[in-house]
Amino acid sequence: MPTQEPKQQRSRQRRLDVLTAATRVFARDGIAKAKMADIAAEAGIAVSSIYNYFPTKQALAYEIPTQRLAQLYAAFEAHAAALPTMRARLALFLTMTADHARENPDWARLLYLEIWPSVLIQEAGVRRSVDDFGRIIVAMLREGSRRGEWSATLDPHRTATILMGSITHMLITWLLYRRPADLQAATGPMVAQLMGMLDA
Amino acid sequence: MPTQEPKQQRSRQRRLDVLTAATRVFARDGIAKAKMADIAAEAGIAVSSIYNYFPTKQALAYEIPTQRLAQLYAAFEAHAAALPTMRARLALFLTMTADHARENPDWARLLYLEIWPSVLIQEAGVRRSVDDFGRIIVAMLREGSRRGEWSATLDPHRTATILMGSITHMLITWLLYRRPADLQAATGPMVAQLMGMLDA
DNA sequence: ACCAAATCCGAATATTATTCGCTTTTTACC
DNA sequence: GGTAAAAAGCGAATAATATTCGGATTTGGT
Repeated sequence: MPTQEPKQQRSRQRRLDVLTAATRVFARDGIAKAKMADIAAEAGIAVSSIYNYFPTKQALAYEIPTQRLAQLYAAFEAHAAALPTMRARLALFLTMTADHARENPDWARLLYLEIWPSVLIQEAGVRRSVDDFGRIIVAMLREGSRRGEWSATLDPHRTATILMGSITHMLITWLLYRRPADLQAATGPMVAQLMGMLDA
Repeated sequence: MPTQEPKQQRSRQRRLDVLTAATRVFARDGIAKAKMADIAAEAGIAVSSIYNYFPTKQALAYEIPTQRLAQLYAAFEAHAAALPTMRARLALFLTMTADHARENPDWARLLYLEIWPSVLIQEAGVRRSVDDFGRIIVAMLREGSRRGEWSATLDPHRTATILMGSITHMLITWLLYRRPADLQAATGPMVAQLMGMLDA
């Protein structure tokens, strides 16, 4: 049960304060080194008060990616409906993913550098929303095959691995080393090259 | 200075014992949750003795990937020399990378799930050997362009991102979920599809 | 204005990485 | 083969920090 119903008005805001503060601190120091004291100071509350909202440091860390990922998926669905081809939708999804990371770098550091590829992702909530990423791509690849936009022999899982791996690897190197320097400019050609692969 | 010269005969073996034990424990519990006490027990020595060989838990964790990665690179160089085309060498490198992970799953969990994509990779030693991975691929892509094995307009960094990202993402899902169930069987088609991309 | 529940906090508690002081083993040299 | 210096070993402190606890304060509904 990731999100209990908030009991009081104040609680809702405090919970968000803690999440915002935690995102900054985790992104800066990494989950392991981050101190609850720093998060509490940044949120302007006592350390022990954090435990009114989150049972452990890890649970706090793991709740951060989920919400914004859901936002990304929802925003994508809204835009995708207008696009006629699966190819265009797929390209949009990859582009929006990169843009979303660029616009929320703290959140992205936490998701792509700490949580996504982690032994501890087994934790139910995060894993589900991360797995959705793969499911969305596989579904689009299948539908594109059905419609004849690309070869029906294309393996959807393997292709999804390539698409997801390429985008996340690009994001990881950008987050760690700022290469490419202009992520927005690099995303277009990257997506184009990946889409080109579908024609083989 | 990652590796001091070993002072005594006994020391050399103990150091390896600790590394072996640590690899198992880190792979099982993750670096953050792993206890030095467990590592010491598994290595059959006292906790405080570990500190004769490694200054901190993190330093211990970071020394594990480096050595085997160097082995992989060396083995690749030895085999690659016999191959005439860059295309064949590139395919070999990707295949050997996957095989290496399959044969050393504990080591691979540590490298691909904990260290590679991590805020903490800034630590000099690991980062260098991980960066070598990219350098090797980029160099092969450039040489292949020069020889006319594929288009000279192919961007080597972008293409390297796709190749590395795809392979590591395949390995990550295999390590976490055992998908694909038969990694060895899946590697061939994956490499083939990636190589096909070079012809576009 | 008042009550019950929710929220808040400072002070314990618990867990672990790391350090310290001392003992035992190894190595180098005669 | 005996011995002293160096290296390696250990158990018991120390220190840092996540988490729990008990009681004070605030909130929302009436």
